[in-house]
Amino acid sequence: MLTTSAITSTYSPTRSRNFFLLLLLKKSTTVSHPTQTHAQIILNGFQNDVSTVTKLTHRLFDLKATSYARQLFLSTPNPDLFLFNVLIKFSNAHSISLYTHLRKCTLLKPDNFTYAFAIASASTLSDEKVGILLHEHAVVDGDGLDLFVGTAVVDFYLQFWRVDIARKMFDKMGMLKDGGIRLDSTTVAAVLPALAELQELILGMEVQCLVLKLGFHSYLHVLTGLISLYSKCGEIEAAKLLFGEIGRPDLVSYNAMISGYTSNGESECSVKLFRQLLGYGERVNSSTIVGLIPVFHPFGYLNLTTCIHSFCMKSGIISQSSVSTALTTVYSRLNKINSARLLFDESSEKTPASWNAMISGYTQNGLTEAAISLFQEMQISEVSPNPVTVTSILSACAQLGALSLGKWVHGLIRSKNFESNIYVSTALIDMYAKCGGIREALELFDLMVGKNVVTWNAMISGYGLHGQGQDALRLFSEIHAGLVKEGEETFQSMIHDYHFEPLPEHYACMVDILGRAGQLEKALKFIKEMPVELGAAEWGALLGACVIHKDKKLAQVASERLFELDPENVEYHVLLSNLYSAERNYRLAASVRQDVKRRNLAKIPGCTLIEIGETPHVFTSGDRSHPQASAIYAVLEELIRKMKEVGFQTETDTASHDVEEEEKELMINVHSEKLAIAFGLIATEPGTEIRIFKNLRVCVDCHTATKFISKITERDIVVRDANQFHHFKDGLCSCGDYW
DNA sequence: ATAGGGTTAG
Repeated sequence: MLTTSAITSTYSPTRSRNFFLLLLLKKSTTVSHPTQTHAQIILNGFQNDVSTVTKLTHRLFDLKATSYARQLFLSTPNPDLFLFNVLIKFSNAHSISLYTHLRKCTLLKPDNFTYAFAIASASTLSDEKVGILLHEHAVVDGDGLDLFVGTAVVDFYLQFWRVDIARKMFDKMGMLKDGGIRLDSTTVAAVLPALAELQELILGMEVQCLVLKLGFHSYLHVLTGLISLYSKCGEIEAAKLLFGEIGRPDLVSYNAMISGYTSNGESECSVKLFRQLLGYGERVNSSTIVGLIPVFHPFGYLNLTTCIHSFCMKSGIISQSSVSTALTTVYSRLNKINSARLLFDESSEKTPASWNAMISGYTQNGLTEAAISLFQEMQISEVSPNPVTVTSILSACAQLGALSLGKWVHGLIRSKNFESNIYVSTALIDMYAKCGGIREALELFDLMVGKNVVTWNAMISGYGLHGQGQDALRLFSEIHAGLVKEGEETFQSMIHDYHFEPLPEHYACMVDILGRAGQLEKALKFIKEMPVELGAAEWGALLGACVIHKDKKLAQVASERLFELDPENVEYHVLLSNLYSAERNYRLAASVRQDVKRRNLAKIPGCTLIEIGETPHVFTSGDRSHPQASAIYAVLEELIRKMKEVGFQTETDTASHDVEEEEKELMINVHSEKLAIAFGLIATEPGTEIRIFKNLRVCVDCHTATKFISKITERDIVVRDANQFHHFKDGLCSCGDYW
């Protein structure tokens, strides 16, 4: 081991000698050692070497030999900035006066270390005024964004509870984390994707200024990153300008620009650039193809797709899963689900994304069963479902009303911890709402932390679907279920406050609102005064209202218009016929039905589904095919007897000479929903909620009957019909008899 | 440095 004497024995002030002294300093643990070393320094003639003295001072402070250190400082003839910094760092009470001395009595210029140490002292001394002043000095000197200074500043502001300022400083620093002016082009390029992701346009522009100042503008990586950033912020012109500045763009910058054009709706430019790239004989990669995708949506360039497809085959990049996945997506967006499936089947390596593209292709095209069966296939494969997969499957469940599968998927989500994913939880809420579980939907909604517009929409429409307009309005101040005043106000404010010209659907909404509230005359007046062409939607809304409020005269006016506007639609005939039946005017009802027959309008047969456990049971009107048919009919007969006792009247009660009508009336008692409910009563425990699904709009008689059944059997009954949900409880329905 | 599969409503 080296000793001091070993060094002094050969006197020669060289660099290496100095190095040994410093090493000794570093190793010294008590004050006596550095004092000895100090003596050696003087002996060796290093007392005027400021760098050595600074290190010694630092060491002395470390060893708490404060006064010794200060003496050393004072005895140094020309202290430099480093030495000053060390002193400022360690002498809290005197730091500020040292700083002042530095500024006023020397030619030295404070640097980022000076500010950092001085501001830290201001924190220790709890001197708010001085701290702010020092911060200002730092900013003026251009050290405001330095990482060292910034950290001290954040600390300082936090001590005075100025969280807002601290936060701002912190964010600013975060952007330039790698140390302000010491940034290099690699660092800048690395910051860009994050900024692009956050669409931080302003910060992006600041970065560009910085880049120009630092002379990085010739770096291809930085320029490419900026192109992408501007594109993502919708500033396609700025991106174009930068792209033009590149002399010879490489594949990556081409890709950035192509995808930039694509995502900004300039598909023609995008395709043009793509062709140009091909013309240069440049090898295209998967990013190029992927970046082109939204070009096909929603315009549907099938020709271009097949061209690109064959190009990918020829060049061999079709074997890359990202490429074939991209093409699968394109094909399913173009409704070419078979082409999509072919690609999927032929792809050698199936990634989770490949499966997801195919499954979501099916759900988005309404092919829910195909989606579910592919999902089951996926589970046998070695690829396991991810959040994207379950999101698509939940959407399929929602479309199908498949509650049991939906619940199973919910279990899967829990076990895989996908619950925090916003897509997943939104799809879950939607699934429950659409499958009749409005309570479960609300529970999930309430617990959810980061909701977005889609989440809210799913919940709003869920409420609307369940006839709970009040709840929807309370939560979201939206137009719903018969809340005329709010509806009118919103409508007026849309026109006058927002200068938005109402579209036909808005007029239809207003007609619906007025109609639901029974203000039929007002609705008609509204229709007549509308400045837009009257469509089937408006008249349909009015007719619906007429049926509920039993206004025959207005119904005739509305239906005549509807028969003209939409002659193929049988729904309006059914509505009118229902209205006549409800008024016991069987002659008119029959004539409407005959009219339907004469015109050969197709009627969709009604059917109702009920799930017991996981088994679905489907009933049609008068259906006797069910194994338990006799029991079902017995229960139904008994029910109707009890219902009559408490005042239920079917249309069969009224004598009628119309034979056809008699047949019809007999049929009413065996409508598919009644059969399904009767079966539900047999197949489930007393008190259990019964949930059924009807493919058409529920008829008046069944609606009334279900109200009675809910009361007599003390069961909650949920009916999902073609339009909405009906919650029957205790003899009442959530729709308020309006549907 | 560039890129892909997902939720609502209409």
